[in-house]
Amino acid sequence: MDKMISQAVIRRLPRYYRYLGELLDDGVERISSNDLSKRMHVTASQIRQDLNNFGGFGQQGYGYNVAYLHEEIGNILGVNETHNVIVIGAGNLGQAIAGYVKFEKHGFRIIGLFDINPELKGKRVRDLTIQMLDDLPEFVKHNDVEIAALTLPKTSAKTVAMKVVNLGIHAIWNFAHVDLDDIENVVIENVHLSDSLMQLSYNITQHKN
Amino acid sequence: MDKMISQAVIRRLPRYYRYLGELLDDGVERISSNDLSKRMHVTASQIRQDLNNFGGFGQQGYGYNVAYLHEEIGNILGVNETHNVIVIGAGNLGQAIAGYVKFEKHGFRIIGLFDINPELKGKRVRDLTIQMLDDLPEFVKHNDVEIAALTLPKTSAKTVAMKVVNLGIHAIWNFAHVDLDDIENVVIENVHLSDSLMQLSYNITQHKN
DNA sequence: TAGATTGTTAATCGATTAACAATC
DNA sequence: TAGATTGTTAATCGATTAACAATC
Repeated sequence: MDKMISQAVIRRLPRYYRYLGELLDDGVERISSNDLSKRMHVTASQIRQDLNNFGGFGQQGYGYNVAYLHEEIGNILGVNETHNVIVIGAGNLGQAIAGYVKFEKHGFRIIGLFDINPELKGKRVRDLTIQMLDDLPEFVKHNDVEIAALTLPKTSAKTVAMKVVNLGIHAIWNFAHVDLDDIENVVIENVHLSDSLMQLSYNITQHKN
Repeated sequence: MDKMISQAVIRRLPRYYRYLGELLDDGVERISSNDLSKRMHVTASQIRQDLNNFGGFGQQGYGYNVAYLHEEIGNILGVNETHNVIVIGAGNLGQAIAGYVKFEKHGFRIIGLFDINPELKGKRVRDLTIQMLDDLPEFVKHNDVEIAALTLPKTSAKTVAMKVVNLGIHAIWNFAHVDLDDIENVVIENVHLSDSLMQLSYNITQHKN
C-alpha cells in the first residue's frame, strides 16, 4: 500500500458513498465540494482532502461527476465485489444480522449460519439452515468465506475467533463485547452495541446540564 | 457543563469501564495506569489524561482503586441510573436489540416495542407486546421514556424521529441508515451497520496489498 | 476568455505523548 | 525516608481548515 490512509478518513467514506448514492437516485449529475459540504455538514476542504487521498476524481470549474465518484468510492470500499459472509452465533442478534445484511446490497452475501447449541441444528432461518460449528472446517473447504460475523457471548468469542482465523478466514465482524486485537493476521471491525448505548447515556447526561 | 470533553475521550470511556469491570471480577484491588496501559494497548499517558478530565481518581505511589474507579466511570457514563428505552421497528433487528439490551445490565430497560405494521399488533416478543406507533403518545404520557431506539427503514426514520422528539423523547439510538442530525433538541447516537461493514471491506482490501 | 472549482500547499487547531514535579 | 505513581505542563504529532495557484 502507498501512503497509509488514516482511519478518520476511512470512517467518512461510507457516508460520502451514501450521500452520492442518494444524489444519484435523485438524478443529480454533478456536485461541487461546496454543495456537498452544505448537505453533509462537513467542510468542503475536508471533502477535497479526503478524496485526494485516493486520486483526483474532480475537474476544475466543474466539480465532481456524481455517478463516477460514487462508483470510485464504491471501488475503494470494495462494495462492487462480492463478499461471502458467515454468521457464527444464531441467537436473536445473529439471526437479525443474517437477515439485515441480506437486505443490503453492496455485495455482501450471507452464505452460512452457525451455532454450538445442538438444539438449533437444522433449524431454518429464512433461506439459511443453522449448522453446527463443528462442521465449519468442512464448510470452509467448499466455500469461499471471506468474513465471519461473531454474534456470540464474549465467553466464547475469543476461542471461536482464533478457530476461524486458523481455518483461513481473515476478517471478523465482531459483535461480542470483548477485544480481539491480539489475534494475529486478521482484520477486525467491532460493533460494540453496549459501548454505543453508554456513549448515548453520557451525552444525555451532558445535554441535561 | 464545565470544559467540553472531546468525543474521542468519550468513545474510550466504555472501554475503560469494561476492563475495570473485568479486573473487579478477577478480584484485582488496584491498578496503575502503566499496568492498565499494557492490558488495553493504549499509552499510560492517555489513560491519565482521559481520567483527569473528570477528576483525580488515583493516588500517587498507589495507582487507582479498581472498584472506586469502576464506580466513578459508571457514574460519568450514567450507567448506575435506570434508563427506560423503547424500540420502534419490530423487525428482526428491533426484536434482537430489544432482547440484547435486556440482557445487558447497566441500567437500560426496554419498556416498549412499537411498529406501524398492523399485522404485528399484539404479537408477543419475550415479555413485550408489540404496540402500534399510533399508541405511542398515550404510552409516553404514562411512562418515563428516555431513549427511543429506531430500528426501521430509512424511509420512515426521519418522520418517526421527529414525532418521537415532539413527544418529549430527547435521545435517539439510531439504527436507520440515514442522518438525523438536523433535528433540534435531541441527542443522537448512530449505529450504522452497513458503514461498519464497508469499513471492514476497505480494511480487508488494504490488508491484501 | 472569464468564472468556477479543483488539487495541493501552508496555517491552524486539537489530540496524543513525553516529561517531571508533586505527593502518597 | 525512598520508591512508586499520579496529576499536569510542555512538546510533538496528526488532522482539519484556510488559502490560492492551477486549470477546466
